[in-house]
Amino acid sequence: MDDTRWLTPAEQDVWRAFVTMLGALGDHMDKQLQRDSGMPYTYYEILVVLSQAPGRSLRMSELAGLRGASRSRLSHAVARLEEAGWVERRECPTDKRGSVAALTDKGFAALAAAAPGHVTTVREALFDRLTPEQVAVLGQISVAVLEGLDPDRTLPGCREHPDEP
Amino acid sequence: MDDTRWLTPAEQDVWRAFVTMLGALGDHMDKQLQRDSGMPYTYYEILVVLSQAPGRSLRMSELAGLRGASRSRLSHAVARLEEAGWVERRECPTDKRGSVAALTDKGFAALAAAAPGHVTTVREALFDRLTPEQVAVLGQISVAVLEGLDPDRTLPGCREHPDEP
DNA sequence: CCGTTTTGATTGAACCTTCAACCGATACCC
DNA sequence: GGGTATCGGTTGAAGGTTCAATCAAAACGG
Repeated sequence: MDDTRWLTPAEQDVWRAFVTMLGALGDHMDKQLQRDSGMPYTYYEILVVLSQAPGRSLRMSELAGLRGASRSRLSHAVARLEEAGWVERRECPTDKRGSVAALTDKGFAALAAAAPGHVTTVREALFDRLTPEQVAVLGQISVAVLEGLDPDRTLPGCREHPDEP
Repeated sequence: MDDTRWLTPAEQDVWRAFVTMLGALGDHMDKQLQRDSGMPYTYYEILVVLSQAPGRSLRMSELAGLRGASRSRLSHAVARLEEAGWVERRECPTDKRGSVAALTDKGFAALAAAAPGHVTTVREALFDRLTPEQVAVLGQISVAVLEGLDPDRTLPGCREHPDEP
């Protein structure tokens, strides 16, 4: 009747700590960016991805794929980023249905201004509190879990610092 | 001028994988609960906390503290849970300003119905994909990060299975 | 004891995400 | 080539979260 494989007490403790940490870390990052740079974390990530793309621009669906976001969400987000003057929509030359989102100079500047505070927050909240071994294991864990959830997802090598190549 | 301690390439990889995993896992859990039980993950957690409280009821602010949520969020959430008939608001006997949120029998039943699917999802997405060592380290990491973000937060021992004591 | 401050909680507006419906453009296929 | 299916993207509504404002009850302070 009940063939559910319940969590052991030890697993429950880990899960609870993990979920709580997830929420707290997310809130922390989001609040910092909102406070210091006036953008939510998800929008920051969109700007990061764009800044690293060739021509600092990407098709909407590619951007959605890289960010793991729905088309709808991206459409709303880009609309808002466009209002802010950080992103521009252009026609796609090869497919008349398509849109291309391009980072503006203003957007790049906003990203460059936001990056130091963001990276500092990441470092203080996460890396400064972990041993190198823990960091390594965290990487393995993340990849393993991601593999299970979304096998097709590529994890592009990424420069957090937008001034780097 | 630039005294930001940027992330090393290895750290960037870990961070990117971690953040991506975070988002994917959150979406996955949320979708499963929404689909199978018609509630978002945050509401499920509220029901869990309530179900474990003495009398299956808690002051709003205690509930907010245990869940790491703002009072405002909790107020809105409980309003909606009340509409669903899963939670009831009562007056606080010792403080006329206060409210007490109490899990109804219907709410408890909804939680009991939702738990197996939720736990199965957690197990398949997380624990089944990790070695026992990785699970142990994940617990350490979570506690360490949480310690830095929110030192006062208590992590109550928790039974995922609402039928257990 | 009365005025002030703080606390517990709610409310409404603004914002973000999701969901479903939709539309034009492209690809398929016979 | 023309009908149909699919794709890329947008839109509007509904739901959830945040922020600031609000209010009553309680605690404080002279």
